[in-house]
Amino acid sequence: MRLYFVYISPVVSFQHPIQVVARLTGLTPHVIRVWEKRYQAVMPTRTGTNRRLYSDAEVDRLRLLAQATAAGHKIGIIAKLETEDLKRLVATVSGGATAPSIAAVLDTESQAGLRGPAEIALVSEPQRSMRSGTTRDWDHDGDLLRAAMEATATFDSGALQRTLERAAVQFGHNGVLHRVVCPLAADLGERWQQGLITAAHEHFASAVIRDFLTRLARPYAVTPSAPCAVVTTPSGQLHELGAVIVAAAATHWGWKTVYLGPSLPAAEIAGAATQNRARAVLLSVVYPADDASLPAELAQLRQYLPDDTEIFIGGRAARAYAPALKQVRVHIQTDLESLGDRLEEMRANRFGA
Amino acid sequence: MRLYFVYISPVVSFQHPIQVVARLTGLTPHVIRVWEKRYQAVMPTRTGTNRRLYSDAEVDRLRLLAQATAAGHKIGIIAKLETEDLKRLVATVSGGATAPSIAAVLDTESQAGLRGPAEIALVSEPQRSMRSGTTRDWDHDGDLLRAAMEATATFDSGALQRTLERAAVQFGHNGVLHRVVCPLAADLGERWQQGLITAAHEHFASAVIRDFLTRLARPYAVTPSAPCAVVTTPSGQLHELGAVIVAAAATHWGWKTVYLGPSLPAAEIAGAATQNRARAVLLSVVYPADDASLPAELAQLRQYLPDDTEIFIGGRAARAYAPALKQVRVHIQTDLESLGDRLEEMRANRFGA
DNA sequence: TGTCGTATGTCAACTCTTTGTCTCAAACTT
DNA sequence: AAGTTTGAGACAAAGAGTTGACATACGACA
Repeated sequence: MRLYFVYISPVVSFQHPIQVVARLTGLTPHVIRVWEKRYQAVMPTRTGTNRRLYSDAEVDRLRLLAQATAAGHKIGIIAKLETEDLKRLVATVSGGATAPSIAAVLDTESQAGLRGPAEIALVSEPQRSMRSGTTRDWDHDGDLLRAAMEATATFDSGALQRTLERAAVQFGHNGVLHRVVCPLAADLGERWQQGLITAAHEHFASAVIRDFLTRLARPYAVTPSAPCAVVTTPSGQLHELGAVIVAAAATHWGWKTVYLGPSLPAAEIAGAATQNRARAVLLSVVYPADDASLPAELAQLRQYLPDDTEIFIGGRAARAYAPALKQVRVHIQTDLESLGDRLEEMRANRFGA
Repeated sequence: MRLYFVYISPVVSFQHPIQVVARLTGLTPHVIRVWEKRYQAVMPTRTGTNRRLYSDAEVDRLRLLAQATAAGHKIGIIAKLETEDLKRLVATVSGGATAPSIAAVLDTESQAGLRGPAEIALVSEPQRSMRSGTTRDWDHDGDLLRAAMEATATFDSGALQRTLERAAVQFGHNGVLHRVVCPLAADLGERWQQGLITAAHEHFASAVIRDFLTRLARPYAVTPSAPCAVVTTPSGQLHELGAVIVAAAATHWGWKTVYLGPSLPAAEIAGAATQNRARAVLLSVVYPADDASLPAELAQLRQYLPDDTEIFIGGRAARAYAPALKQVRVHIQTDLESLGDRLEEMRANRFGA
């Protein structure tokens, strides 16, 4: 009998030199080497001339270690852990490492103090200050934001992308959403309204961020049983950045998301939702905040959709429509975290309205 | 006495001299030669007088190598890799910078994984070069288009992405634009107008294709001296797919492109173009075809821009505005290839108007 | 509170590889 | 005639390796 080994290893795995690993993990080559020397955190193979070569698994492991140390864990302790344990550790911690920061909101002004920074932390927070040097150049979120703004001002898409990617390795998928993308989006909107940047800048940044987010959310494998969410903006709402953020977040939360781009009429949204048997429709409204036809549009959407499909609406302008939406069952969620909580509830129980 | 074999040898696709390849890849002729000499990265054919001639495939390969080295990989190692492997390598290191598990990236079933994960490093490559040109499952563009349409109809973004990726592997970057993306976009527009698909489908597909294209075009090394093009759609033109295609193509042609998303007023476009010292502004107009304010908008744009900045306009509705644009120096280019030719002229001579 | 040991990131020095660049002369192209 | 292309060899800058020292933050203990 014959065994076909060929097809058993499905994907060619690459070996990465230390430079690549550094970029992929956000660690410096120095640190990677010293972790190996002191703690045997990884044991890369070597080329004939003694250069290190890391497998994908080792890159993953280093990334996990980087995230765990960023959350305050001691490298000397966790370096001994199995990779699986590391994953669990990061999974439990990541809530603490990322969530406690800024209650990231789509609308700027009201983002003040929904919760104190340390409240949710599972790990003691103070280390954050010392962690500064751990991951390269960027000490605070502020630096990253400034760099992103700078790149936007000069239309430097490459720089903006690199900044976002750096933020992603530093803060993780969830963290980058809350701590960088959301504030950045809010900041953009604000500066635009203040006339500090032009619409071109805002469009430009939107396109780059959108691209970054879709790429960020992509690699997640969706479980077949994952609930489905349709993400879009209602007719007349041309700004899609908020919707893209929500789509990325929803994907991160384990939903199968169908992203439809901006400005769709109710009937269209309903059609797509029905066809996908979506459990939730997520809408972002940013501007304008006084579209008289929007409430009717939403009422119509509510009517078209099956009863067990929930509608969530968020974004800077969402609250403006709150009074008009009292009647129809449309949930307003202006901050990302509480939207996450609601969605989490939904997949747990059937979200008893 | 010398015979010029150039045009005698059976030319499958166009062959490029080294200078052109340099521009297309961002590498210097020196580097291209030395990569060939030291690592046999590519083996260009020669003219009767020993000049190198590169095929499109080799240009693609060099571009991939350039991207991978830019990401930190060692040319000495990756030069041995199969082109297909290079593609995936580039996808993992530049696209999935934060992918939790790199192994999950592309599970193309057509990959005969001849080597286990550990083997690859030092062992000389098993020869699989013969697989290069063969087409597997998809014999005709039509099949791919059908698959793409199918995926669109069912809102299956994963399937649509995979279809596009496959097309990219099969036809190369340039080919996928001409043979798949453009027809697909046209088809979408047509079916939408005929009511065969809804706007939601069209939006959905646009978002996925857009994402695919930005990813496709993104990591190209741009020569510092590359001319700059600003890509967008004029006010009121909400469909950005055409613009995205043009942006991807322009990047492919070696331009530094600044993509601004859809629907920008003339002043904004002019501002961005000026700030970037753009040599060209590329606009896509699809719908509506009877916007009375558009000609004035374009005239204004022409007025704002420096004289040596050319404006090109394309897209399904472009011709509808042709009469109105007689006066202003705005060039109408409805097909991608001739736009490419024009841009090529521009960078060659200063495009004597 | 102050001091010391420990943990951990950073730096310097030196060597060896790798890789991009340069030069030059001859051949080719326009 | 002026500019490119080619091939070979030389060169230099950058990168990666190792080792050992150093600095800083934290915790423990007086």
